[in-house]
Amino acid sequence: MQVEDTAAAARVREPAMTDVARLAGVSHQTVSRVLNGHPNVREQTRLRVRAAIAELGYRPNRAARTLVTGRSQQIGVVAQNSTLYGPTSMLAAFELAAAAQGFAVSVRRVRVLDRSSIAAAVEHHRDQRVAGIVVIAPTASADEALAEIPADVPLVAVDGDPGRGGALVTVDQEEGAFAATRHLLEAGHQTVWHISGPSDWFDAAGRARGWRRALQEAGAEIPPVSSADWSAASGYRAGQMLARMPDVTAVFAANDHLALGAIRALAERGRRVPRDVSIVGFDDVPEAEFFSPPLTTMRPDFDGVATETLSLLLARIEGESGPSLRTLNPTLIPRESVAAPRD
Amino acid sequence: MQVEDTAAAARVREPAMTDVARLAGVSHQTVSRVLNGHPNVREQTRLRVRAAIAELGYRPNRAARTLVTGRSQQIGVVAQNSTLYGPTSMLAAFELAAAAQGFAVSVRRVRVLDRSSIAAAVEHHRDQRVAGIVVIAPTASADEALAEIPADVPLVAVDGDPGRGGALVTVDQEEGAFAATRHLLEAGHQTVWHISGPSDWFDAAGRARGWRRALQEAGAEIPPVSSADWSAASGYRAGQMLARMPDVTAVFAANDHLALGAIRALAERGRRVPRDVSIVGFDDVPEAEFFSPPLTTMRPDFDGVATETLSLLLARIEGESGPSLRTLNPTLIPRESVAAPRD
DNA sequence: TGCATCAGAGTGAACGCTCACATCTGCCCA
DNA sequence: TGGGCAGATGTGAGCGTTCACTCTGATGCA
Repeated sequence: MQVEDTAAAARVREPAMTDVARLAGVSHQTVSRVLNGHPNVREQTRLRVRAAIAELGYRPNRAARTLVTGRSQQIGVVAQNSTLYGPTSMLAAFELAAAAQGFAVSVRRVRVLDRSSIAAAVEHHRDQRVAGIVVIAPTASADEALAEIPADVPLVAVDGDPGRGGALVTVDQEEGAFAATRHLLEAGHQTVWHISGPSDWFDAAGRARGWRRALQEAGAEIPPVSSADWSAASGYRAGQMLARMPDVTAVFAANDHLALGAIRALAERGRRVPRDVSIVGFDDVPEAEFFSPPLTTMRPDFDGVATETLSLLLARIEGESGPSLRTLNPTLIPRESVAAPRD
Repeated sequence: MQVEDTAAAARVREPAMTDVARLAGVSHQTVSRVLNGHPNVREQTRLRVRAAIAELGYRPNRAARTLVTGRSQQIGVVAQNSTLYGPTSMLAAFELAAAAQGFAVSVRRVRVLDRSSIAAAVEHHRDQRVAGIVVIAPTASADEALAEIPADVPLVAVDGDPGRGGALVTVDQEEGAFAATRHLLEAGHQTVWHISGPSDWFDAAGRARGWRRALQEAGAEIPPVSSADWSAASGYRAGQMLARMPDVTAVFAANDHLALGAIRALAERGRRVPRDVSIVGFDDVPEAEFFSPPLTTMRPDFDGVATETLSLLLARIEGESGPSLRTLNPTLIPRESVAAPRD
């Protein structure tokens, strides 16, 4: 009891740098030097300080550090409140990469990617004096918000408008879609239908562009696009339309979940994949391999996006500026959902 | 050019509270009072201060606030580096709920949920002087790490060991599994097989327990458990085994992706769902409705978990302590993957 | 021998806020 | 008329760092 009281009394204030200094018989500045790996400290002194730190269980106060330096070791991320596979994977990879570089990641989710929500989230991060900001900004409205942010804030956009200035990292949607469509054409299909993602997403727009270009280059007919959101449910609805048209033999879906919904709708009308209709998705969700049939799809390199984003952000924190675009090519993962057309 | 130079020079130092005070003709303390909604400020003064804040584009420095109060308005989250649907959904919901209460969320991902990784992540958050910590701790090893954290740190575990003391919010895995298994028994099946999640996860253990209890209460035979991780791939492997056993007519999979893999394996051996084998999953991933066939599953209330977690954490930040357990029941979502057995 | 140089260490002032307390009004009621 | 009281505001210290200096003694070299 007695002991506990003493301990409690001693813990009223957490040990600070001066406490460590006193115990080690040095000045607070020397403790600071040890902590920050400054070279001009004698080995013996360094050890004494470390021992004092350990003995007191001292932990540096980051708030004080942030106050005086004006920069925290935090990166702010703005993302949409969704469980979509792409953004989620990217976010997880980014958090891991940032932690490895000693940065904490503070995430701010927004319900909708409109101008004011994004702006508010960015403002919040700036209030926190984050070292840099990453915005996962796949829509035009999000991009608008970015345009208004002062250029002196280190900021990297992910999945934004490749045409915009500033720093951007993105999967090469167009190339991926081009490859997917080519893959279907090369299997012998006359043309390829497309189930698109929401039209205000750059990802969706890029994929539609790549699809169209592949058809044009092959001189194939360009069928009308089925527009959808990213969900399996909307893929299902698109699939119901496609299933009614006997001349549809190949479909490129803008993501795997759309493809799943479409496969389901086709199956319900007795059109089997790949015997009657071939289909290619995008994302390579871990389950795609176990769809019925296993889905041919494009695999983006989310780890690569995360790594590039971080390195670009760190460069901007160091003061680099100007436009800077990095794109990563997805890989085709061939499975069983593509076959030659019957005729 | 001249103008820009002046602007740049003025922006060398961001405006602080004293600048606002000077412009408004009040003391810095009055500005502080306005900012914190203190009642004893004349309306006229309040307006003058607000005007000055707007004019200068002043933003409060959170680091300074944290330094003096010793607490930041941040909540630290420790989570595993995965894109598993459950934890991801929960995390997204939590971030939104926390933002609504004015808390920022800092996420620290760990590669593996072992004792030292969790401990390091928690330490990191404590360095940042977070107001509270949430650990998504679905395994026994994570739980061990929690036991070592000083009790004065406001901390809530999610998906941890319901038997442990401390604050915990979790889906009632056992009840959910019980309901899923009952559902299959009531359809007329003699017994129900189980594809389990990884055995060191509490979620998996709880689901296995509920399954077993349902069989026991019904006096049904208890078949051996197929153990798996959470992936569709391992569900597929388990399904390959089950497909070889003609007396298997009903399966409860510990999550939807396991179910997907199992369905695939069964289909490859010509056993159709639900005609030959009925199957129930867990999680209700958005795609489950579009599996072939649409999957009957248990839907946990992730929003509810997030809300409960936040409210429990806020209470602990306010000083409450002692054990506190909140469980939420999942809901059965009947679809087409369950039918009566043929015989 | 004298002086520049440098490693190693210390000193004190910021950083921008909140807290505890002090001060100044004006008003009510004895 | 004056004492008390509450509302409105101001004052100064302190939170725990880092930064820009200063100081000290040893070393090198002309």
